[in-house]
Amino acid sequence: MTDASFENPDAMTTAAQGRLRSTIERIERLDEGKQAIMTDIKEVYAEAKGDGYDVKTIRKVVALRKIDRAKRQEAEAILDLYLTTLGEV
Amino acid sequence: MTDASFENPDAMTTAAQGRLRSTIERIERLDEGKQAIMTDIKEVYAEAKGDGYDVKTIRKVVALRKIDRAKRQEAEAILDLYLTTLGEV
Amino acid sequence: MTDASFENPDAMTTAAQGRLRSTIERIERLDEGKQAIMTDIKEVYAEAKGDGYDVKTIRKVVALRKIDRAKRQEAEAILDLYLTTLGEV
Amino acid sequence: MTDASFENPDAMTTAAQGRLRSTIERIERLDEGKQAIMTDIKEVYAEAKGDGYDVKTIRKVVALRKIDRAKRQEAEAILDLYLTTLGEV
DNA sequence: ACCGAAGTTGTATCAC
DNA sequence: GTGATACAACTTCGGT
Repeated sequence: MTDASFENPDAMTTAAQGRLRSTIERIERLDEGKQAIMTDIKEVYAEAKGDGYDVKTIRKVVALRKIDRAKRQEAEAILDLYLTTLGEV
Repeated sequence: MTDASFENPDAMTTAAQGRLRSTIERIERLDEGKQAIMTDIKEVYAEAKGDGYDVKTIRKVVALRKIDRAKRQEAEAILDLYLTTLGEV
Repeated sequence: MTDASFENPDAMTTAAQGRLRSTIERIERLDEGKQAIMTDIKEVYAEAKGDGYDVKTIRKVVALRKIDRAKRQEAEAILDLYLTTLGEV
Repeated sequence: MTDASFENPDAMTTAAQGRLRSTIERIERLDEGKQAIMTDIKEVYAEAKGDGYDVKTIRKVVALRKIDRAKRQEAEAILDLYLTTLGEV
């Protein structure tokens, strides 16, 4: 049976169990890396605060710049759509 | 003036501006890394789904294991505290 | 007892029960309105599709314009922050 | 050409452009209304919280009642179908 | 320590 | 039915 979702744990082959375990561990390892980065970011903010910068403002600036990037990506996506549509004519 | 948060941006010294800019860029670089990992995690889930595993369940398992880890760390921290208090370390 | 969260339903005063019921009904009425609007939006898209417009593209355009509005709001929020900060000097 | 989706935007007739614009604006107006209602709902929850009710529980209640309504509608629809099929309506 | 806001994650909806 | 998108719920974080 290749469709693991229909297996109950008892019936799961050793191979399927192993794949499941390795999948979960991969996720956990990735998450660990994510947590580490989040800690780093926090530290940068804490440091900035220590230097007298206003954290709230820096967060706003970062958010604004992120919106800019998002907008640029959206704009590109629309352009792609247009080009695709025109290519279909 | 050492407290940068009270400075008018126009009046900010070139040095302070440079530090602010570099702080923001450090945050953005870190965030990029974070986003990349988040993408990776999504891909692992997508792959697991493709293999027929039930994604919702895997998410639950990962969350539960995370709580367990937190509990274990908490317990260890308390143990350390006790040992330290008792001068046993 | 004014703190309703500590009451169990049996112990809840008639008044508290009444307020809870009216709160839930207010939410449900509001939600009804929301569902109606969502239906309307869907219909507009369906109509546009019937007129030969590419729905996906329209969705993208709407999303892009929404980002613009969000950006403007963020920019205003930052400006407010600056003004507040400067006002504190 | 009646199929507006295949037109190059530059080549789109003024009429088609106008219809597109008005469609987008209708969607945006509707969405504004939706956002307003969503804000209202949030406020009701905030108020309930202020009154000491457990928000999470209220959300559950609302969700359950919504499912019930959906079920009732479903049941009614099936009943209608049967009646229609049997020529009883 | 709590509160409000922000960000993240999980679920449901929708178009294809 | 599947993938993308949007919505809702929950967690986190800075401020009070």
